[in-house]
Amino acid sequence: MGRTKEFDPEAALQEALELFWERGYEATSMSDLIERLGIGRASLYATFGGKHELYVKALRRYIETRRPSPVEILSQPGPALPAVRALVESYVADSVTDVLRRGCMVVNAAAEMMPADDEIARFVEANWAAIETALTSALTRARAQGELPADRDPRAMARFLLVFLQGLRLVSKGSSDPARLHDAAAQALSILD
Amino acid sequence: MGRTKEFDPEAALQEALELFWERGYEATSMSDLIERLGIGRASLYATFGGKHELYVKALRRYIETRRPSPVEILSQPGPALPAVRALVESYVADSVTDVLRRGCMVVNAAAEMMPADDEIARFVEANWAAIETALTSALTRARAQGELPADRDPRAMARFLLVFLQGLRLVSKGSSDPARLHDAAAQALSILD
DNA sequence: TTTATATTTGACCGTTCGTTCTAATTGGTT
DNA sequence: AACCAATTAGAACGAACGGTCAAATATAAA
Repeated sequence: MGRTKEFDPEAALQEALELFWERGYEATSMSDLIERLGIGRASLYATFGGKHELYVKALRRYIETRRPSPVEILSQPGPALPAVRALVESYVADSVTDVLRRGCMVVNAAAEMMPADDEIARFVEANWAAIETALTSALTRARAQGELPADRDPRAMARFLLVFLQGLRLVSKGSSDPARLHDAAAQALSILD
Repeated sequence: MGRTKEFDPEAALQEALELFWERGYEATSMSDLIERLGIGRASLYATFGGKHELYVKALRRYIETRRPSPVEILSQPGPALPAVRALVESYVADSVTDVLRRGCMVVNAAAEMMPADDEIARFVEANWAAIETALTSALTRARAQGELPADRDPRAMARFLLVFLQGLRLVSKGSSDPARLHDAAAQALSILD
């Protein structure tokens, strides 16, 4: 009962996500958002709550709409190492095709808002933990399948790869030669040999 | 001729650096800075210029006062690989002792302000390029001295280490177990074997 | 001691911030 | 057709923003 919304909240949230992604949290004003989403001020507040709430929803959408997700890539059946390689290569591909150089929204959120913002901090850490866990189980599986020598430490390798991948997305905000990222990734993957 | 300053500009700039480091650019207001530095508004503007100019000066100070600098660590005479290891370990040490979890100010600046802010972007890229170059020459020296097999690619390895080190400083903003960083670093260093 | 110049203080500038409110509008339900 | 409730547009809110200014103050040079 009552008047129906004139806009699609999902599409509006996507627009908010793009703007936050590009500019970060503090540098994006509610007026910027209203202009970009093309809706009224009151509609924005009624639908998404305040600025911080909107940012959290945007960040959640960023992670949830990523397809395939890192976890999906890593849980492909069959040999595990190719999946790990595919994950690293997908990060490189994301980085070199990112012509606006927005980087990774999670990385941006982490650098800007951690540790002061508890909610964002929990969110980022949960995301990183999920990736580390998925990497650990993929590498454990690889070792069990004989793709990796028995003396390797899957958890340590997963931690290494997590750190490296976040570094990739950060450094890719610079205007550097794509070869820099390719070289770096090739070296990182050499620990799988 | 004229009245003398009542405060030490270097000490004041250090205070500004600490606040920007902790909170980032946008989230730090001039009023915050005035309160922290304990000087008057007009004194701040007269001495350092506007907010952006002050931030650039603070970031420059951050890099220049770091002792020993990455380049210094890497240009130690004698065997080169231990210097590379020492560099990585110094990043780990900085990360695990960073109880306020401010991370690296260059990383924070990169994530928050690149690529929109040209001046900061140039600054960050110059810093990263300097580290990559120093790593490349250290690894080249290592190869020439027989510390590294002849078929290794020093530049690619340097690029890898640069990315990894920036990732370390980013991930260290999370509240994760120090073991995560130690594990990651140990794996990264294993490419030197 | 006078003079010229830099610094300090604190009020003040216009703008923008995130948020709220009022009133008009709309559409599903009764 | 009447009503109710959600949505809308846009004015308005107080606070905070980055930055400037005039007057008072202090110092080194003349």
